[in-house]
Amino acid sequence: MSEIKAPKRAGRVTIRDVAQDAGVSVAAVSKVLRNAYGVSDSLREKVLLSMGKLNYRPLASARGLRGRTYTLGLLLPDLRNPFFADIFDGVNSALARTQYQAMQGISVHANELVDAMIDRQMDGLILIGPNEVASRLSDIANRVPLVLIGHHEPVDNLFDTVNNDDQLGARLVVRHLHAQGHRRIAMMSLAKASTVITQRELGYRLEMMEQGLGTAINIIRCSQVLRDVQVAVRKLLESPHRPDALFCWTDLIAIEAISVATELGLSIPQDIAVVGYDNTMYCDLAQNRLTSVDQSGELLGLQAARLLIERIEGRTEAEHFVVTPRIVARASSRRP
Amino acid sequence: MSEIKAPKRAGRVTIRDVAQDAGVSVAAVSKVLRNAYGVSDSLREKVLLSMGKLNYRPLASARGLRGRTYTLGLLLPDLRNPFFADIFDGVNSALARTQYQAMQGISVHANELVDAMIDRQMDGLILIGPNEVASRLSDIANRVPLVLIGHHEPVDNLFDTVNNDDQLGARLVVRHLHAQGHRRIAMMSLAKASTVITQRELGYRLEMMEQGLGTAINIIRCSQVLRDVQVAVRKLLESPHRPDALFCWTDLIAIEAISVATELGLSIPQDIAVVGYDNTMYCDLAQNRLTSVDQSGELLGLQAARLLIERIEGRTEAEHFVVTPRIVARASSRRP
DNA sequence: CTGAAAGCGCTTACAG
DNA sequence: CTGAAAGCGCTTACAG
Repeated sequence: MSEIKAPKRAGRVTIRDVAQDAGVSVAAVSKVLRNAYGVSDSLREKVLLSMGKLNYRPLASARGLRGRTYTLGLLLPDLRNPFFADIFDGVNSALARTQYQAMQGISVHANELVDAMIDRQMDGLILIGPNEVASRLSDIANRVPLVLIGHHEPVDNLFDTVNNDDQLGARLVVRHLHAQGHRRIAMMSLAKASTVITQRELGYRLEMMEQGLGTAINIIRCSQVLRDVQVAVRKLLESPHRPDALFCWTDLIAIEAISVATELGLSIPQDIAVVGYDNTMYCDLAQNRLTSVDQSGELLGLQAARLLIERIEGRTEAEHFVVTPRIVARASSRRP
Repeated sequence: MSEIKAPKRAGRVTIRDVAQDAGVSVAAVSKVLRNAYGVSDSLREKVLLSMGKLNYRPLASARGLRGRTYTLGLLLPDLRNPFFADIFDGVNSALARTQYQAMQGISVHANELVDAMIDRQMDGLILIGPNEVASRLSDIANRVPLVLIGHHEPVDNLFDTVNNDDQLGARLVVRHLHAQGHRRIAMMSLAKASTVITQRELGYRLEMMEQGLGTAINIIRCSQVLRDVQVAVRKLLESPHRPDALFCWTDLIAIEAISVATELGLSIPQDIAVVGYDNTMYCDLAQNRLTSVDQSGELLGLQAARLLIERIEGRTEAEHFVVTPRIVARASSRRP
């Protein structure tokens, strides 16, 4: 009676079935599948016909055992940051008409996840903001083709990188705030160091100096945990010499800063201007109207996927793609 | 010179290496790996020792060719809805000390993604809000163990479901708004029908009737596209007989509704109360203070993963897990 | 309890 | 251009 749980892959059409139906060898079918050289048009046509007729789909794990799985792994540091959805979209566009499929790994521990993805024969990996695995990057790159989004330290030709110019992005923020009349510009940064954070802090510092605001430099480093952010922002906004503008390293933090400021009865931007980074969908909402730096997440994802496929298909010299960021001004920072 | 791109899996430790090191057969190692019966303690110990020494990791695709890949597939309808991050967390907790790993598929087309996951030998699938594949659910379940989150129509024993009681959730919202003195309660629903939406609309209708508000029933159906939502909400709020409360089927829509209302110069909740669903992290922010229905996304994810593993390991009768939702009241709906 | 052999569905040299 | 055979790293009956 329990015919429900079919035996594994019961009736799955294999390359053998296709070969038989088309009256050719298994090897011929494999060649057509891979668009390999040395197949006549007539053979190819026969095979494609049979594939369509039988609704054949290659089994990725079987392919992977000798060749590729046509699967790319994507690793995010944080699922709750809406910026990463933009990157996904870009990866998807790049893969749309290819045989490749991206899979996002889900885990608390990035290191374990990288291993799990290698165990699962991913043809290549895209790591986004690879803080936790930073010390292992060379090891990983030696095991699997690798592209990093949000990492500014290339190592020989081991991997490609895709970035926006984080130093410039931070400079743009300071310039913008300065132009709006703000002087005591503080920065909410991330406690966990990374090359991206380093660049943003550097851009902030350098531009503050160049604008003659060197003495106002004030960087608060904080985790991403909601409560930590609230405590840190509250402490800053209640301090005797409160800043008149706050540059947050990512929109999510900026939105929380708006929340804390609102609770303290401060008005934005009169009492405190707020600027974020990433220009996510939440910036446009009327309750935020958040000025932010657009780093084109979709473009970053698109390029990363393209570079990764190139690497999988044989490129060995590294490429480093950089997007120029631009500031998108909204009410949260405009002079009243 | 190009020693960089190592030959595929160069030097990967295989089950054969472990067998040789331990002085046992390949089959014995396999048995230890799978915790299969019929292995003496001493043999197991030897094998485990060698595995550790050689840092052996089984290759999922090779395992999958005969048995399981120990990989579960997760499909989301929408990456931008923060509710799904809660579900992820739950899935992860459930998998923490198992051999299983979850992978989230990324694609615009759910149907293609399901096939891609089956091609990649996922041991089972968790589909969340499976609107686009609703008509294929039986087909899919016949090919792979299946658990659905957010689907209210079981089919025989084909798959398990994990839900909150959506009808009750909607009733709680109406009751709450009624208790706060609101009468003209409208509902922002989703244009694309689903069993979840049907239940929420039903709960809204039934409770409106029971509260004597039958004549005020007003359901606006709308896509999830930002612009469509804005247009629909604006039209509603500018209509002559404006509602005094708005029940939105998910927080994301509610937050956009707050944005539109704010732009129109309306104050919340004096002019219009707003209530969402899912109780996501954005509800707590001071600029939203959004009342919402908590359906315990993390618990849903946890249960779904557990049920899926049970099914993979042989259970054939369906199980249907239901969480009781609760309302979390905040300023967006409280009587001033 | 333990192991030799076949086989999962592909790809990869290698002959013809 | 085409195909027979070996093999990827495991698991699965099947003997012993």
